[in-house]
Amino acid sequence: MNEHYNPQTLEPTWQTRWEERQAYEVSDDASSTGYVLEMFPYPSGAMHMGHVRNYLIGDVIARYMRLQGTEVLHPMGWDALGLPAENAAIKDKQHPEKRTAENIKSFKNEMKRLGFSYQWSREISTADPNYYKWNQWFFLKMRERDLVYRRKASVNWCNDCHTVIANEQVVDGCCERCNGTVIVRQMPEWAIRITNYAERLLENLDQLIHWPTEVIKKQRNWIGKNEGVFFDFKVMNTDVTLRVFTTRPDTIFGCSYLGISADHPDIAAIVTEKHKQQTDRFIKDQTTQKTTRQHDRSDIPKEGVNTGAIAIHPMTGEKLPVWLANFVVSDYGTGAVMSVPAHDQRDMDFAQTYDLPIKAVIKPSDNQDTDIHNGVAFIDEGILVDSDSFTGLTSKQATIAIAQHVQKQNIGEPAVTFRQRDWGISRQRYWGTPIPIVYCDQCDPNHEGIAVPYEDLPVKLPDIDVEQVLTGRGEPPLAKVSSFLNTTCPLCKGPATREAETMDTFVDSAWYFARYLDPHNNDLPFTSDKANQWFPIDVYIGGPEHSTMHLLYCRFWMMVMNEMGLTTHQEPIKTLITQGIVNGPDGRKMSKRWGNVVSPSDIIKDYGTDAVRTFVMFAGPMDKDIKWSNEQVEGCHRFLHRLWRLAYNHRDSVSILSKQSVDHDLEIQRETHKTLKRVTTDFERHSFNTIIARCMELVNFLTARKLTHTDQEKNSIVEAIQLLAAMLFPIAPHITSEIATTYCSEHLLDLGKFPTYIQELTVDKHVNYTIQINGKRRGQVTAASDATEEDIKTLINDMSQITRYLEGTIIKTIFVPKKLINFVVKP
RNA sequence: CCGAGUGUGGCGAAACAGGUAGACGCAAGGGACUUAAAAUCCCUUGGGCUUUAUGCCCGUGCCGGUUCGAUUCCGGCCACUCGGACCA
Repeated sequence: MNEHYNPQTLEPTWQTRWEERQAYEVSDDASSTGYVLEMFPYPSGAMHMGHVRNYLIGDVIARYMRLQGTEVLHPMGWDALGLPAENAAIKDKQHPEKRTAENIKSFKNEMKRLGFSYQWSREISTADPNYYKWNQWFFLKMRERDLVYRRKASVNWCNDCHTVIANEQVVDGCCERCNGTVIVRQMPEWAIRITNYAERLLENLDQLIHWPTEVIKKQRNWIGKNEGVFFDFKVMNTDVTLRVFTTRPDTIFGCSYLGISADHPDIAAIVTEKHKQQTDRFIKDQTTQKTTRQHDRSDIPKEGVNTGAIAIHPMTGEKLPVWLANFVVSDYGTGAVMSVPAHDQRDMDFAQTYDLPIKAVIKPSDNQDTDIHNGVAFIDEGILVDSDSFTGLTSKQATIAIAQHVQKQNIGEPAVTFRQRDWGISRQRYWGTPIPIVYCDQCDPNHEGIAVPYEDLPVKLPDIDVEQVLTGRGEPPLAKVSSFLNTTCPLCKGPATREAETMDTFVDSAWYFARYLDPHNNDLPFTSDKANQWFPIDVYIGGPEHSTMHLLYCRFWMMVMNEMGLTTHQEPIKTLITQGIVNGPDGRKMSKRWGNVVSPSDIIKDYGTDAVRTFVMFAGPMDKDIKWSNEQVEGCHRFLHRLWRLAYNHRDSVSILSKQSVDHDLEIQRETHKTLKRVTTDFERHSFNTIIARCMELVNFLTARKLTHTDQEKNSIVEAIQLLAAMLFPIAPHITSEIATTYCSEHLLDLGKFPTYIQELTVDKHVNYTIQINGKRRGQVTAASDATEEDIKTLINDMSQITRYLEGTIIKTIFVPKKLINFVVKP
């Protein structure tokens, strides 16, 4: 090895060497296998530190697992389709394919310079027709299973641009682009029945014991299971029965009106002639208003209008008015609620505004007064009053009793609802997977959609004139490409048109982890053999912002693949790691706006990859946000320097390895093995920052030690440096590989096994006992590690600074072996 | 409003099963080497008190509880961060 540590020449040399010998390829028939995956990137302009941290965590884990003799699948690919590329294309009139290809190239170069150990032979890109072909295949397979269907969905529609726009593009109820009026419109779209799996997605969460509890809680919340009761209210003088959902059937006797959403399907059938004009106006207001207030909806004043319809209370036969109400949403429950003003604040506010009756039917179990007469609903559980035969029951008892009653009398039924909605996947975009459907007026007059035959897949994105097609307004881009749009019907061979909308890119990422297993398969997305060999993913790393959408879609897709017989697993991910953000040196989020963006390539130029890698892992626990600090990077660089110098200074001692049976210097060997033990457990619990701290301690110890240059010393120092190289290899692979060429007889990777510590060497013969009196530390004493309580007491007898506290009665003594002794003294 | 998370020196942080709070690093101060600087190495570094000691008091957002002992467990508050939001 060279006298001077020079990462700029050393690191590329090793990177080339690894690439040439294909150091990270795995075979499909390995006996011990692992799968480490980082969420694949959307290849935008330049890689930032957040990416670096994400991939680095995966790389460190993958390298550690390999050192343990596991064949690790560690692939990388590109989430290349999507909105940002299309928006960029609209802006600078360049085809998204071209830009995406350039970005992928630059990302890949940066990844190589960072020394990530990927199997590039398995690289995938979702923009590749050979990839999105399988999106289309899954789409059709799921449609056959009735998991894909056509529905009407509310969208924001700009009347002037004649286009669907996203929520973020609606500003004060107007189109961000043209300032035209935005209305809510019902449009047909393709959707996936993920809600069929809501129950199982929820249940399986219990199995995911290696997921952050935070994510589990978020998913549980997102799925939002609610148990309650449906009540059926007959509407007088009509055939309509309004079904409502409630989680509080115990309050049914306090119901004084019904509220229904402005787009409830039964409105036309129940509104009386007299009220028609005002309900029509209200409905029209609601459709425009909905878009204007995206946030803080709870602040919107309660508004509504009477429909004139009269509903019959299913339990009492009372006549109740039916109101349209702006606080009732159509896509949860049944879109209709039984309003109990005394026990629900929204119902109360509404009842006060429109002077509707308020009837208390629950009283607090401690008989306290309520503020119902002051307009404050009593929403807690309690004891039923004025509730017919249920009076006197507790809320819990009544909930069960009423549910049973309802079922027996056939006036409703117990019900479970979920907050989670089905997954709408249609997008009015170009840069996505074409939906493999054609419409034929002859064979399919209702335009339910005819599947493109499997042998015709993939339906490829057509090449386009960017300026003409990607305008960001009007119909979906593909509808403007006649060569794409016009086709023949697979059934009658007559003229037909293709579906012009594309798929949500969350489809691409819902199953990509499975394609890595078999990326070149032309007959199937992957074979079940390979799935069973590699699944589940051992460790998956990504940002916590994907806690719900992406990670729910993945889990859902895996369940479907399981039902299709593609895999025996139901859950794709064993361990999930959510990494924190890398903020700028000022503590704010890195952003051009603040001018605090630190570019990985600049830092690598100054300090080398290993220093960057060491800093990012050292800065804090991986799930917490960290702040970029040039000073700390420099500190890490200094540490690597010290390590290098230590190895260089002792390089001649390596010859000791050729001598037979040389003893060890016990002090050095103990320190080394104690470090190794802690580092091993720290790797297992993914505590990378403390691994580096431990190694720093050992390097400091070895550097500070005054040497006499005995064979024993040399022997132990050589061992320490060998083990340091192995311990730090996953984090700083370049410098340690170089050190290993001098210190290990063979290359470090070929050792194949992470070193194991010698247990006896990690146990100290003497330890420090803390001496406490009444829980306060009063001193310490060194004693044999197997000392008894009596031994310690004997030692303390000679210590005047301790015994002076022991005057009085010793009530109790607590003795913790190897740690402390505590006297409880009463003066 | 609801939900989740976080809160420890000047700063990033450690303390793994309730047992010496502040490991490791940064910054700062002092010193060595040097004509000088850089680099490197050594020492000090939570706050306070005095009798300068193997000393004492305080200290992990705040208040309380459990315990011989609490950064750690429990209850209540405060602050910040991130999600969700009229979910019946």
